[in-house]
Amino acid sequence: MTEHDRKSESADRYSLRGKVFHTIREDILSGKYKQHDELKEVAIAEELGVSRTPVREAFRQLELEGLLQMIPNKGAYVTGITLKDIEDIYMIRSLLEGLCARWATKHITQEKMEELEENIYLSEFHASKGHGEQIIELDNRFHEILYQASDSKMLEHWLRDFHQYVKVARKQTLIQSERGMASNQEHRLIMEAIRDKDADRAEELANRHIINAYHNMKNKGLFIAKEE
Amino acid sequence: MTEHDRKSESADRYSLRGKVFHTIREDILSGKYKQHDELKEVAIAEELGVSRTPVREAFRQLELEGLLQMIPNKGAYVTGITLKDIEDIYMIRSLLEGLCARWATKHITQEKMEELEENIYLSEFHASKGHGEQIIELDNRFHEILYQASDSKMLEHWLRDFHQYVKVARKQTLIQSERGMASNQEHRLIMEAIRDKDADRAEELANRHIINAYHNMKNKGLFIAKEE
DNA sequence: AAATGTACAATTGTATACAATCATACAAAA
DNA sequence: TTTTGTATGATTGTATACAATTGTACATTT
Repeated sequence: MTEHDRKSESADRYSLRGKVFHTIREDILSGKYKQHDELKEVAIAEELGVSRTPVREAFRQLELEGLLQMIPNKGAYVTGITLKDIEDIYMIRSLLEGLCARWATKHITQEKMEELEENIYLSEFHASKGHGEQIIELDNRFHEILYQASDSKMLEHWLRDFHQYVKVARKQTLIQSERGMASNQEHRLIMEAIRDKDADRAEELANRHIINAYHNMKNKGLFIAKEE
Repeated sequence: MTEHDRKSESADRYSLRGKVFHTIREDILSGKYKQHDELKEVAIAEELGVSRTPVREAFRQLELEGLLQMIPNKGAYVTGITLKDIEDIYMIRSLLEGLCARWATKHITQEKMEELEENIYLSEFHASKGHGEQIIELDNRFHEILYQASDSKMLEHWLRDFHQYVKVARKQTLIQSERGMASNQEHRLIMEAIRDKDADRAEELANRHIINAYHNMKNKGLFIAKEE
């Protein structure tokens, strides 16, 4: 994990509440907890070896993210995410990653531009060698650089949010080396458009990049959480 | 507040935590608490006459929304939102409200379509009479109907989020009757495009609708929170 | 005077105790 | 048999006590 990621996650992987929050979120997104499951504070607390307090705080965050629905004095129920939800997020992300690329074209710094070029160079190397973990890490990083380069706190914030939602899906698609290669090539084109200061092209390419990732996922029949 | 709004906000305006959460959020968005202000749990708790527990839970939610930055064992600092943040949100919303209108065109039910027409009818009436409060309420409702009609839980969720951020700004722009009138006319065109099943036009119009609202705000020199 | 160490105060982090609310089961009455 | 009332248990809501951490002021040492 990069230095920035740690900060952006409010350093909260290192508190009990943070651990609880991330654990439960992972469990929901990966399908361990399914739609309509009831999560009880004491059960989770005992399972993770903590008291109810950090669990409650984590619940509140998950509720705000829409992953949990809390009924007062009754219980917490998993909202889960369906295949359609993931599809919708890809569409939303497509538009916003496009906007991000457009803004990045205007605001990117020399430093970030160089990091972007280096990222693509490395990605192509690891893709050719079939290094799965590195490919995923570099892919995440590529988008992270663009988020920062957009120079928009808001866009950055929300794109990271969307990213989280599809992380599980992305992991499984990128690991397939054909998609990894194609993805790299698309990254290169986006980078070149930004380098050439062609905002329209950058937006269009980033747009298509996400749509392609979506189609790839869909074609592979990948699915994350059971439809209810 | 409509029945749906109550549910969508997890009925939490009615718990202490909910009250604390909404109170602090309002105070940040309206500028009472400014960038870099430090919020102390006990101070807020005493001020609102509650214990630290609900305050802490509210803090966690505000942190997730990006309105508060928490430094472990140290304190909670207001992130606030700047004029640029609001501008960025308008751009983001423009794209997503467009997408929403597109999807609504495909998925809207007879019932929601009728509600939309009625909304516009009422809006024009109240605009002609200069009824400020009703205009705002109906405007909120117009967008809320579209969110629901999009048939996308995800898009609905996030558009509501964005909406919250610019609510303060919107309130001040809509209250000006010229903008209220123009806004109504734009609503009517969007509604007609949806009724005609013309998704492209609906998207384009919704897009422009938000951009127009943004320009109106900008021209009036409206500003919400001091730039840091 | 500058650097360092230490004690203390302030603040958040966590655990736990108690109150309020809700659902359920079961009994009593119609 | 159905309905209604009540007691009970389970669960969340809130308050508070205590632990851990951090920052600061001040004394001590060099």
